[in-house]
Amino acid sequence: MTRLTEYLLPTEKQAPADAEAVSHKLVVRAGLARQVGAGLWTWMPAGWRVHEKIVEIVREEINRAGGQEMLMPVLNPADLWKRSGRYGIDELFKLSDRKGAEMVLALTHEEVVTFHVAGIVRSYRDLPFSLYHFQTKGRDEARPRAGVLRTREFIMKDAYTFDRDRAGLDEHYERYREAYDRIFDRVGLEWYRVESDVGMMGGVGAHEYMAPCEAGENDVALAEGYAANIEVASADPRPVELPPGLPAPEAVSTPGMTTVAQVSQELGVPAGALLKAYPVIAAGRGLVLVVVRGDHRVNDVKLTNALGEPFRPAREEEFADRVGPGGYIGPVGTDVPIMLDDAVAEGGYVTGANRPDEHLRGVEPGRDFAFERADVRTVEAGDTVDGSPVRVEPAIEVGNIFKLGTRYAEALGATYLDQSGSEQSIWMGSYGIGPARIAAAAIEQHADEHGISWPRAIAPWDIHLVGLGREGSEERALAERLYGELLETGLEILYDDRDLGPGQKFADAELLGVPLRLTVGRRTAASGEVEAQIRRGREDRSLPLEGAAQAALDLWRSLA
RNA sequence: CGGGGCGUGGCGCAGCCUGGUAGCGCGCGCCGUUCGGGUCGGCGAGGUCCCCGGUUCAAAUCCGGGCGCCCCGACCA
Repeated sequence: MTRLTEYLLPTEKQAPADAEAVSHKLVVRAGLARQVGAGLWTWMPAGWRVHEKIVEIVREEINRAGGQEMLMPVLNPADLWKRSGRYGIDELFKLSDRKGAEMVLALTHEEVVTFHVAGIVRSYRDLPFSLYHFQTKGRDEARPRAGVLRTREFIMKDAYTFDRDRAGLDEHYERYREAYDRIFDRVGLEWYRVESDVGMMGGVGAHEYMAPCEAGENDVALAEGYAANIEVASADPRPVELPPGLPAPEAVSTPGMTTVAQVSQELGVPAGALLKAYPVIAAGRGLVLVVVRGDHRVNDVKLTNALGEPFRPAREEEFADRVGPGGYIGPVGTDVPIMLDDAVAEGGYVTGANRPDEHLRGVEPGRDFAFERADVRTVEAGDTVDGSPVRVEPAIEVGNIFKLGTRYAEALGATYLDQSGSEQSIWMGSYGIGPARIAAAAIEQHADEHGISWPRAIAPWDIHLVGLGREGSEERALAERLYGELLETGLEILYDDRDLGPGQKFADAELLGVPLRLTVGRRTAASGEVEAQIRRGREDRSLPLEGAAQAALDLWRSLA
């Protein structure tokens, strides 16, 4: 029951000057949230309603999947994080208590939940189960941005599954996958489930849920039946036309030409007919020459995964004596191990000659240099997957599911005795969702020039009733009556009973984005018709005043 | 962390270069007007000019230091 005369809805005509993203501007303008500091936001009453609508949908689906809701503290002893190996993370807020004991603010709750499970589970009979909570996370982001999209403190639903073995984890993971699919359908987002990087932390499988939109921080590669984070995406390259082969590599003079563009222009061949060499220092094996097509880019995440260890770009003094100076590096005649990208087809290429001011042409992989193959390039628009073209779109990560394996269980001693009495590590999965990001993504995906257009399921109210005319007027009396009838339907009604002009009320209503707006004014009194505006598309309908509440309920039910 | 920008009533901005009474639009209060698309008119309230220090007769303005915020990039277990 909400009357705008008694409600704090601080709408603004103008967006904050420094806001860039649509959701950032609208979340402020519509009175949903206000900034406290960099990456620190207060949810105002209307915004919190949205947040809690999302939370409730998530809760229902996670409960349905068998998750058991609980609550763990944000403030953690640093020791748990030292044991898990995550104490060194830069994003981790570190602090100490009055006794000087080291504490941290939890980034997520693997440490705490595993700590508990380690202390409780004894036998295979105690498994499996899954736990979750909605709790604040602290992350000292290097760069908070775009309103509530990337903040230093936010609420996350994080769930954890505990199983006896890999097969149990797979089963649990599948159940959560289904729950997540339902959640993102229900909240009314356009979304993709994409393959994602499992990172260096020894995960055994992961997906991210991505909501495509302008303000997205991630890129996803999409093709018919294919969706992956660009970090791990894999596709067939566009073919490149190579010049005729040569019996042996042939040196060409290329003074001062250190870029792919310069060399390809000078020699009259496409950039893809060059091979680009990228010297890196891998943590274990040292200098490696990564070689990709001249028109392709090395993907750091894929390269890390291919190497199976971290790497950094090599410095000039670390490679120049073995493969020549930057701009003229090539794979021919060097003892540095070569990692050749899968996209490099057979044929003769132009490469650096490992000497200043000279390139080689007619270089054939295999004939002229030995190599190890790997898929290490970044997928780009125009590549294909099973013949269908790839497009690359920005997207917000709104959720992720991750097969952790036994990493945390091992670090924190979460084990059980199996039927034969031998000790085993518990297999874990973790599953996150950020309700604030769902709200931001919904704004981004559905806003128009008038403001927000909420999906019905997560709108702060179901119906926005605008009562025109002065307080005490005949039309206001009609509006009051309709307000009462609408409340009877069980819908959540925002009633604009303020003493303002019609323009201001309509503008606020469209800014706030409640899916259905009803207007009662003089016309209503005269014609016996209530105007209904469907926010999405701003389509006007007319409902008979008699039975308007029921008709509005029916109309509301038909909305997206 | 690298680069760029900004800090002046609640919001959006001008003033700063060239030191001298702090200004505009919106919003806000009161009166009148208007009442189906941010009506119009009048009157009015509201500002430690981010902070500290320095220069000067005088600092929003010049100088030094600090803090905060935004954007691009890097990072994002």
